[in-house]
Amino acid sequence: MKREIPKVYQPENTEDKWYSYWMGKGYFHSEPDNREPYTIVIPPPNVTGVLHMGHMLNNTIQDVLIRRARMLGKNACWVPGTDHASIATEARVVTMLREKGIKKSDLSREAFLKYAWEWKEKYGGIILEQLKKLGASCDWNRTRFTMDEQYYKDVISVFIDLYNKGYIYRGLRMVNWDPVAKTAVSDEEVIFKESKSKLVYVKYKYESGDGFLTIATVRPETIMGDVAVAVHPEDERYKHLHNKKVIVPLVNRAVPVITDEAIDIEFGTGCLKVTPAHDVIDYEIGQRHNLPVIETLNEDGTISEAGQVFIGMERFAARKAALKKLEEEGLLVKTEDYTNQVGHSERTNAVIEPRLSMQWFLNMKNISKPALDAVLNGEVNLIPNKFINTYRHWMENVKDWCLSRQLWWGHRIPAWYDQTGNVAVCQSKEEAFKILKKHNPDVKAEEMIQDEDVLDTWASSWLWPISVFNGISDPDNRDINYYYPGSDLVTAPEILFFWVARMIIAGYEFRGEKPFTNVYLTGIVRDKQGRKMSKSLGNSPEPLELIEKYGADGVRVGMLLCSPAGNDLLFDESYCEQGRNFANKIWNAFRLVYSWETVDSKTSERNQTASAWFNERLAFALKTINDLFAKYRISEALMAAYKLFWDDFCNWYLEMIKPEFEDGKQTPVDQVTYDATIYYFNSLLKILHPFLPFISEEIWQTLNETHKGSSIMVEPWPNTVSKDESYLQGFDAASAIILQVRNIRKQKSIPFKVLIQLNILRHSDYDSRFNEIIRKLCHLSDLNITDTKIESSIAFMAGNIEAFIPVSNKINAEEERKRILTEMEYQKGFLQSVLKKLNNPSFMSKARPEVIAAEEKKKSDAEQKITTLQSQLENL
RNA sequence: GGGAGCAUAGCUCAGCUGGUUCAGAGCACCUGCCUUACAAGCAGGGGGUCACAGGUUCGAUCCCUGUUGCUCCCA
Repeated sequence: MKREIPKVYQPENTEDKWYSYWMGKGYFHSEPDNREPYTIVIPPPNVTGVLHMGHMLNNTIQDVLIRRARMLGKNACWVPGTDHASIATEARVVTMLREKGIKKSDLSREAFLKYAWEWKEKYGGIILEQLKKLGASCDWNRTRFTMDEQYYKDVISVFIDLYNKGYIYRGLRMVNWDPVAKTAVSDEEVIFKESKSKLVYVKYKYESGDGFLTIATVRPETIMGDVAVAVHPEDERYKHLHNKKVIVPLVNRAVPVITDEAIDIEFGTGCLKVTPAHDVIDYEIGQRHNLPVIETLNEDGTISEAGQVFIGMERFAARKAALKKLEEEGLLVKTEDYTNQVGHSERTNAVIEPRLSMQWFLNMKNISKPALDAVLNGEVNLIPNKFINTYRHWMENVKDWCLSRQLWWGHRIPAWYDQTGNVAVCQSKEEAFKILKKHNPDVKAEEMIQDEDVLDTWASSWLWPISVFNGISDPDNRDINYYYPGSDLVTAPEILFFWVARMIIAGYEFRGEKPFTNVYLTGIVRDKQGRKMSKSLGNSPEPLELIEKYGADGVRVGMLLCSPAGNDLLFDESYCEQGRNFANKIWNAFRLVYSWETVDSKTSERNQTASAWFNERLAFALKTINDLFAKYRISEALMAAYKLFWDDFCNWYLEMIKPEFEDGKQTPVDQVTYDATIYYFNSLLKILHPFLPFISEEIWQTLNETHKGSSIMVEPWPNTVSKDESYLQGFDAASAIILQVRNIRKQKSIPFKVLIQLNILRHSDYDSRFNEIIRKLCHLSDLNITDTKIESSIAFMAGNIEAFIPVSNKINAEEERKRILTEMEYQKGFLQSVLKKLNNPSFMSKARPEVIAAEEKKKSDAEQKITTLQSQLENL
């Protein structure tokens, strides 16, 4: 029995219903079988995260791809999960504990981790639950976490493997130190911000004799760590000071004046104070000149004992204090305002401190080679490919990867030390004992200590495409053999190096094969002013509220409408509104078709033509859409489907066949046309399903009651074939006529209700199968195909077809003349431009023959039209 | 400082190997319409020196050079 359909689509009545239906049916779950696999691993969101607009975009695209692959008959598997995000999570847990009055430093590692796991269990799944609201068809049975027991083991064994291969080393390095998180962060996690600083000019007195040289620095608080003053060897101003000594202020240390090519003569005074412990360049200079290193800062950014003055003072307070003291001592020459780029921690926003620290590194030189080649030779595609250059540049200049983080939450580095500092890298303490014993017979198990640090989070997520299928510890299992390598990876360009490049490296290193074939790089979601959306700016809409407001389908469409591949998208809610409106349009088309009664009568010529034409239109659009998908032009594929549904199906097809009303009652539709319409509607719903999964399911279920218990999401992707392409040209001619008639009605203020006549001059471009369609859509009393022109009528041209609308009352000759003259003007101008080419000897001799032929055709068409217009003018 | 990319309608973007698929789409805007699916709609319409200046060519939004403006990556 047909039910009452609400006038406006109500997503809240369908979304949860169908999501749980799909879950209950197990449609999202995949097991290896004989079909072709289609695998996507989700970029694991941070466990601390909540859904933001970037996730919405990213996961919508993945869901579109995976749903379509499923309909194409592939065994689609979308693996979801989260990563443990060491720094972010640890920071979150520390804050939570602080609120409870617990300090991390008062806890043992084990106790802290217990809290961290509790936190993860409680909040870590939120984002995955949110993805369900969006309609994400992930295989939830396969949900993984980067610190799952198995995954943890994989990360550790990979570390040991790389160590044994000689890729991993331990070294003193200048790292980007985050004094708040008390950990090193990678270069990629440092954000440079423009800051207003003071350039301070300070006197360094000569050790012997009167006089001083002046040094410009923005960091006077590091003066205590100075071990030399460097000048350029060619700098005439300072040649007399070579090999002399000067006195470092505040601590009165005598240090040498050295020469180094790296010094910028132009900057400041041309003298550089050398502080190897707290500046990367200075460290390098120090290495070249065998200078000592004096660390004057503690790990929390306060001045250390070695600083001698301001001990325990925070670095920025110390900067002020140093300035004051210099002034008091008469050593301050002047200060200047100065703008420079200051590094900040992405996680804590603390100003990054260059600091020397013992860290674990991965030598990237050799291991990254196959990953570079893979992208260059097209084994792995970057979409859009403009990122290849960026990728190559990075990979060719790749730097060693600092693997260790001074945190507890994460994979603890499997390295043990004895009292003398010998190290063993292996699975267990017992094993380590055996190894250490070889070097140090006196080693005592109880004095051995494990490295306190954990691994960088990327050192676990780079294994994601492999480890989610347990392909490290069980490299020949059924899942990994079937699902690996994946088809697509959808992620943001910001993590092309952090993550994508490293996954490709890991893929070749541990599987000997790429991890995925296509990398679709989405844009960054920005607000209308082009600012990146972020919580701190408060410019990001709450995704779940958007879904509530516009429906998940509406939001999905909205996200895709504004996101061509690789371009940043300037998000605006109006896109979601457009998405919602589209869903409502689909809904109302459904209401119309659903309301039809059918009758077993002969199909009218009109409906037959309409149906035959739409079949061609559908087949053609499908080709286009499939092609756009193949090129990963998802937003264009959506737009093609949008126009197919809205323009071709609703505005043309349904209007052609829509039954009339008689005595206030809708006339029935013949069964053949009705069945064809349902077939078309079903095909359209399937095309739309990847984009709008919920509404397509809701309507499909109602239109196909015989399919009870199934779902559109497991229906095959449409494969409508062309039967007679000539209907497309026929439609072009017919629709041009219809448009012209509508125009004339408008110009002459003839309301649609008023019946008019139309005469079409016989022409080979005109397809008479469309007669009845024109009659209906133009609301004609008569349609005649004539062999002669009709006098006293409104004459017009649609393409090359001439047509006439006879009018009973006198036509406004002046108005008509104007209209015709305007058209003639245009045609003459056009003809002129064509003739200019044809009369140009160089063009005639140099242009390709087919180009000349095209111009000749243009010429004769234009001449034809001008003649016609001329005769119309005479007829007036 | 080094590298990459972009500049087309009010906005977001398409425009494959130079020539009517060459100036396009969606939204926004304007004008009519509450025409028994839909005003979250229907029907029409306006709007661009294709950043600027040169060059190559019979012909340039498209190729080359320079200028300006913007973005991103690396340091």
